[in-house]
Amino acid sequence: MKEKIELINHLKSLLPKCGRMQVKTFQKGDNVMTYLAKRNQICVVLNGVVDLVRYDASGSKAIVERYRENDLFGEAFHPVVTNNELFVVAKEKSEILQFIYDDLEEKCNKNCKTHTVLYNDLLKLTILKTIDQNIRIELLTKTTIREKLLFYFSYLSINNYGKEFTIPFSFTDLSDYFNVDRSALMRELKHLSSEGFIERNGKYIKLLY
Amino acid sequence: MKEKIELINHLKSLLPKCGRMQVKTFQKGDNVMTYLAKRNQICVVLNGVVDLVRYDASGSKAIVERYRENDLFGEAFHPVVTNNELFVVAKEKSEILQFIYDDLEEKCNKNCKTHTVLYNDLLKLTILKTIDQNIRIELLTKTTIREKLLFYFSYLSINNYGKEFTIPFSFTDLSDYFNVDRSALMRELKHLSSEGFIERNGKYIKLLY
DNA sequence: GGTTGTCTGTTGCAATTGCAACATTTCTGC
DNA sequence: GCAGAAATGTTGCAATTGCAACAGACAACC
Repeated sequence: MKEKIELINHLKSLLPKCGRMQVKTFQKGDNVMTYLAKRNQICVVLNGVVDLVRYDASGSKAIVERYRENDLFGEAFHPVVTNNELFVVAKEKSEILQFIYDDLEEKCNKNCKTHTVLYNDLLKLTILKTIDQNIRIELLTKTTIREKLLFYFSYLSINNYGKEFTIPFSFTDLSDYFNVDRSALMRELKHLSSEGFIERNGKYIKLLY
Repeated sequence: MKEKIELINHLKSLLPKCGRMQVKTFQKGDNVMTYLAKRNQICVVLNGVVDLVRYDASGSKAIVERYRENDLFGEAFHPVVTNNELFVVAKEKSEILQFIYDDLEEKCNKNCKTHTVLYNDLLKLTILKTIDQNIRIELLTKTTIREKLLFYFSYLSINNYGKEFTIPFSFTDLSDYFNVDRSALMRELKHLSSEGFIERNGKYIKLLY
C-alpha cells in the first residue's frame, strides 16, 4: 500500500511534464465524470470518497463500487457496455486528479524517457487495481454470507492485523461491498458469535479459530 | 476486441528484444503456475483454456475465473492475500506466454524505446482486463438471477448481436460465471420464457422487450 | 457401434437471504 | 447542548436460491 502512495506521488510529479492533467475539487453530491470529455478518462482519488452508482430501470440506486484515496477509476476502465446508467458521485468533499489516456500518446513524444516512467507507473497502478478487483470477485463468488465473512476476516488477519482487528468500514458499507442485505449480515455475525467462531464488540473482532 | 489481438501480437514481437520470455504448452490437467518462480509472473493465453481454481478448507473445488485466448493472468494480478489455495489448471491443451514483470525493469534498460512501447501495450492489455473484471463485478452485484440474466442479455445485445443471439457459453459455464446454481438458472430461463420476456431454443435467445 | 462422460432440462424441498419495520445508539452540524 | 441524520442492532415473514436427485440428449473416444 505504501508502494501505491509512492506511485501516485510520482505520477503527480510526472504528469505536468506530459501536458494534459488537472486536479479538481468536488463537493458532496457533485457529479464527477461529466467534467471532462468522456474519452478514455482516467481519474485518481487524491483524497475523499466517490461512489460509482447505478440506477436501474426501476430507478433504484445501487453502489457498484466505492473509490477512496489513491484508487483509480474512470471511463477507461468502465466503458458503457450495457443499458445501465452509471454515475460517479462524490460521497464527500474530494480531490480528483484527471487526465485523458489518449492524450498521453498523442502529446509528449518529445520526452520518451518520461513516457517510459509514466507508463510504468500507470501500469503498476492498474495492476494494483486489478488485484483489488480480484479480491472483490473472489469474495463475491462465495456462496453464503458466512463464507464471505470468513474470507474477509482471513484477509484482514493475514494483512498484518493478526487474530484481533477492528473492521475498517461501517457495517453498512461492508454489506454494500459484500452485496448482501445489511440485516442479514448482522444476523450472520451474531450466529458466528453464538457458535463460538468469533468474539465481537462493535467493529472489534477476535477470531477464535 | 480486434485491438486486443493486435496488442498481443505486438507484445509477442517485442518481448524477445526484452529478454526473459517463454512460450510453454500445457496438456489438459497440467498445473500452469508452478513452472516459473512465483514473482510477479504475468501470463497470456495464446490459445486454449485455463481455470483459476480454488480449494476450500472443506476440499471442495470452485472455478474462480476462466481464462481464454488473449486473457491475462498470473501472480502479478493475484497475489496470495488469504489462506485460500489457488491453482491454475489447463482445462484443455493450451499455449501460454510467460514472463516476469520485474525482469522488464531490471533487464533491457538499453532499449528505452522498446520499453515505452512495451509498457504501453501491457498497460492497455491490463486496462482491458479491468474492463472485463468490472463487467463481471457489475453482474455479480445484481441481486437476483433474473437481473443477472437480463444484464447479460443486454450486454450481448449491445455488443452488436442485436435482439437475437446465441449464448456463446454452455449453461454450465454460464452458471459458474454468474456464480449461481445451474438448475436455478435453467428455472429462471423457463420463467422468463413463460412470462413472455424471451423466446428460447437451446442457447438461441430472442428478446421480446 | 457401443460406452463413457458431459451437458441440458426438470422438480421437490430445505435453507439462506432479502425485505420491511422498528428501537436504540452514535455521529455531525449548528 | 440539541436536533437531525446516519449507523447499529433485532425480528418475523416471504421469496429466491441452492441442493439433491433424476432422465434424456449429445459428444467424444476407443
